[in-house]
Amino acid sequence: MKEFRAIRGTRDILPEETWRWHIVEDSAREVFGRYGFREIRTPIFEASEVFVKGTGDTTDIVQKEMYSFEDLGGNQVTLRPEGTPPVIRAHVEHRLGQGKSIDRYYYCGPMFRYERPQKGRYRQFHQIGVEVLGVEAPEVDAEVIGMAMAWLQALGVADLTLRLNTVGDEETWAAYRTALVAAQADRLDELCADCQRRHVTNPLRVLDCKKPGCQAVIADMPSIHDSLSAEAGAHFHRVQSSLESAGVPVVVDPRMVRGLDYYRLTVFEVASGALGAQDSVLGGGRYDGLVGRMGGDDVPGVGFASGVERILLAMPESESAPITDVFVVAFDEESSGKVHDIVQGMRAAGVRALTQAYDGRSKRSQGKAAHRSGAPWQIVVGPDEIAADRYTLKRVDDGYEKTVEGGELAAIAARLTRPSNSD
RNA sequence: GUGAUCGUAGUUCAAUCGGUAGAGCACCUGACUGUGACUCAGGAAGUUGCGGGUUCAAGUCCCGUCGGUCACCCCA
Repeated sequence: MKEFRAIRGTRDILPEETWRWHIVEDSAREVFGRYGFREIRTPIFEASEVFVKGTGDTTDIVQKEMYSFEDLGGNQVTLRPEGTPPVIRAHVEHRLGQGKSIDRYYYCGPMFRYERPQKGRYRQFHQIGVEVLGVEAPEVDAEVIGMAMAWLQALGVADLTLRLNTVGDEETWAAYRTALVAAQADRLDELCADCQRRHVTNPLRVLDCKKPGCQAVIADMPSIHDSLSAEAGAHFHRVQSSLESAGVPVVVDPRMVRGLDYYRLTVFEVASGALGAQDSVLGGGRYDGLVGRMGGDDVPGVGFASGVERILLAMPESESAPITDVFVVAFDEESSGKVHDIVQGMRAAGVRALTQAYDGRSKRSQGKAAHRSGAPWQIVVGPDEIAADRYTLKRVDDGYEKTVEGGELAAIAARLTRPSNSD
């Protein structure tokens, strides 16, 4: 019979690794909670239009990476490729931003993009992201960036670099585009085929090309910082000074351009040196105008998204917690009935207890399982114990033993395994 | 979508020039220990990713396909 497999670009997150996911998620809840963010959960699929309008119909994501299909009712729907448009859709749909309200959301869950898988890139991947809606002040950009860094550092993500740039506002963009197109036009023949295409579709993206030939040309291109409008320049400087006073180290990268069309003013990215070519663990920016384009009041917004798989790749190895606190071994098959009573009694008392005394498994097999479980306590139950109704809890670490009456076994086990009192 | 590379037991790998598919670890049973670890004996585990082709004979050579990995592209 043919074996089933998880389809390309998707993976099973197995029990031996889910605990690391919990660390990342719990940490996000704790850190983001300190900043007043509350969780929002949106459906994992939406009307395709949400992304066409939200993410932008010129982006690679919308043009060639979406999992879109027609459902049985004839609706065009898409598995979400990113989190921001659905959050804004929900915010607008439920009229959550009234008057001058400031709304802080975080989300957490799977995203889908049809790309060729490689290290740190999957077709179903997981993001944890935040959005702040309703604040124009550059200090909130710095606040969100600072929070991201604090979180990643708390997780121990290795070798972090925060890169910051501004893509300006509408006025900046018009001026810069003109300057850039003019400068590129002179040396178009020196650019690669992709960049010649970008020259027409999105001249800003040429700056991101890593090909040596293009790099030489890019080095001579005007910087966006020369075209910055007064407002955009002031915003960028206030973000920088705010980050500086918060003690967050920043690398300003005048060439950094993000791939999503909706970004305005601040853009940023956090990379880890522990990763491969896909080294970005988190990215985001400001998207003033997007909420208005999606049918809401024209409130400003800023946020980021992080890739959980990439964070996990860049986090230090650590030992998993034991799967149980007390492992109970049946000395012989006749004792296994009592073993099950004991295990169930301890569970009822709130103790994590486990046995493998099933199907006549040998002591050897049970003992190995006990060892593998990492249980700090073990009990061996045989005819002697059952006859005397006295059982011995043995601490694996140092061999300490405590023998108790059957009637109080569960209660004593509960006390011994509580982290606060050791005896 | 493009390129490189790799697919043999649960896993890590071996198999000469094309000539009977093997080992360590893990797993299971038994012996020895009132558990485990150590030692000894045994066991289970494979249509060599899949489909064609060449050959007396293919894990090995050829073609195709699927999948993994890495990179381009793009992004988290």
